[in-house]
Amino acid sequence: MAIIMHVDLNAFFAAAEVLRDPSLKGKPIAIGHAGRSGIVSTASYEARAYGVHSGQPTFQALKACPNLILVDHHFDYYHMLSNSFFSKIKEVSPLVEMASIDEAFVDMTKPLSQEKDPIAFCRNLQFSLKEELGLGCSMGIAPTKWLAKMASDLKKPMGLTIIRKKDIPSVIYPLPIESFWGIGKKSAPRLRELGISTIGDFAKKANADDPALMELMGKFFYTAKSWVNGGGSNQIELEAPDPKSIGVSTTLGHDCQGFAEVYSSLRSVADELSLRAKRERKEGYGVTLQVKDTQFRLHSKRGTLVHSSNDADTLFEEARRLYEAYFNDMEVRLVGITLEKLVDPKKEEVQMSLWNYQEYEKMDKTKLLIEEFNRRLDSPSLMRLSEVAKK
DNA sequence: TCTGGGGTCCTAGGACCC
DNA sequence: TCTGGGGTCCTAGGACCC
Repeated sequence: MAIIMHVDLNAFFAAAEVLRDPSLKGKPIAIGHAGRSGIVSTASYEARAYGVHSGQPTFQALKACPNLILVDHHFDYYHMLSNSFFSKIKEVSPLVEMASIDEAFVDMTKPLSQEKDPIAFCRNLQFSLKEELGLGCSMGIAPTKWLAKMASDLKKPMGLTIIRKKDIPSVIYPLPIESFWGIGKKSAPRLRELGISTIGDFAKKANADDPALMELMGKFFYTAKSWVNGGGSNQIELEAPDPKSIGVSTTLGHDCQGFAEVYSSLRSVADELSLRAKRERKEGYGVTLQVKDTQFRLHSKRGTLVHSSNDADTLFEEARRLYEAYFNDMEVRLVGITLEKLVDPKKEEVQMSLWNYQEYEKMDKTKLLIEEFNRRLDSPSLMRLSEVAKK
C-alpha cells in the first residue's frame, strides 16, 4: 500500500516575513493591505490567538487585535522560499507533487520502507526543515492523498499525524462536516439540513446512496463517498499541468460607472495580463471580461479572438468592446481580464524569465534568498516592471 | 473603511445539427 | 389538437481551494 505524506507549511507567508525581519518574531502579524479593500491572507499564530484569520477584512482584524502589525505581500520572495522547500523535500523522495505554494504531497512508500522508525524519520525531516529553512510545517501520513491532507490539518503547528485505513471511523468520522476537504461554506449548511453534521454522518448516508444527498452533490458524490471509505487517488502528479487560463483583476479605488471611469484600471489590467502571458509564453483565443458589482456579484462576458494573442492592445480592445456592450450602466467595484483557450506561440528566442530558476536553486540558505530578494527589490528592472503595472 | 486575487472544475441552458 | 430527441459545443455562473 502506498504511503502518502502531505506537508503543509504553517502560516507560510507570516513565517516568511518573520525570516526577513526577525524583529517580527513572536508578534501578532498579518499579511495583507491596510487599505479600503484589504483582507488578511495569513496571520501569525500570535495574531490568531486574538481571532485574526485569513479572509478577514484588515480593518476587522485590527479591531480584533489593536497591536496587529500588517505586512504587505512579497510574492516573488514567497516563491523563492517555496522552491527551497520543495528542493529539500525532494532530497527525501523524488515523488513530490506541488499541491500549492506551501503544500506538498510526497510518496514516501520507498523511503519509509527502509526505515526502522518511520515516525522518527518524518520528525527529523520536519525539524531539519525548521532548522535549515526556518519554516515550520504539519505532516499527515495516510494511504491516500485526501486522508493525508485531512491528517495534516488535525495538528498545527508542527503536527505529525498518521491515519491508517482502519483509523478512519475513530479519527475522521467524528470531525464536523465543515472540516471535509472539498466541502465548503455553501455545501456544509445544506448537508446539515439533511441531518449530516459530521463526516461519519456523511459516510453513513453516502454508503446508503441516499437520494437527496446524491441529488445535492452531483458528480462529486461518488468521489466524496470513495474518500471517506479510504479510496481516492494516491498518485503523485510530478509535472505541474499546463495552465488553462491566466487572469488579472483589481479592485477599484472606488466604485465606478461607465467605461471612462474604469479605462485606466482596465488598461493596467490588460498590460499586466500581457506581461504575465508573455512570461508564461502563452497566447490565447478567449478573452473574458469580469466585473464585480457593488453587491459583490461577479459577472463575465467572453469574446473570441480570430488569432491567438497576448498583445496588451489586443486584450485591452477586446475587453473594452465587451465592457461597453454589456457593463456600461453597471456600478462596478472590480474589473478583471482572463485569457483562455491557451496555446503555445511559435518559437521565439529564449526570453530570460524574471526569476532565474537555476540561480535560486543553487542557494539553499534562507539568508541568501532574502539578500537576493532585497537586491532585486532595488534593481531598476523590477522598478520599471512595477511602474508599468501601475499604469 | 465591509468583504483580495489567483486558479480549477462542474452545471445548466441555449445554439446548432442530423 | 402539440411540443422528437440525441449529441456536441459554447457560455455564464458558481463552488471550492490556497
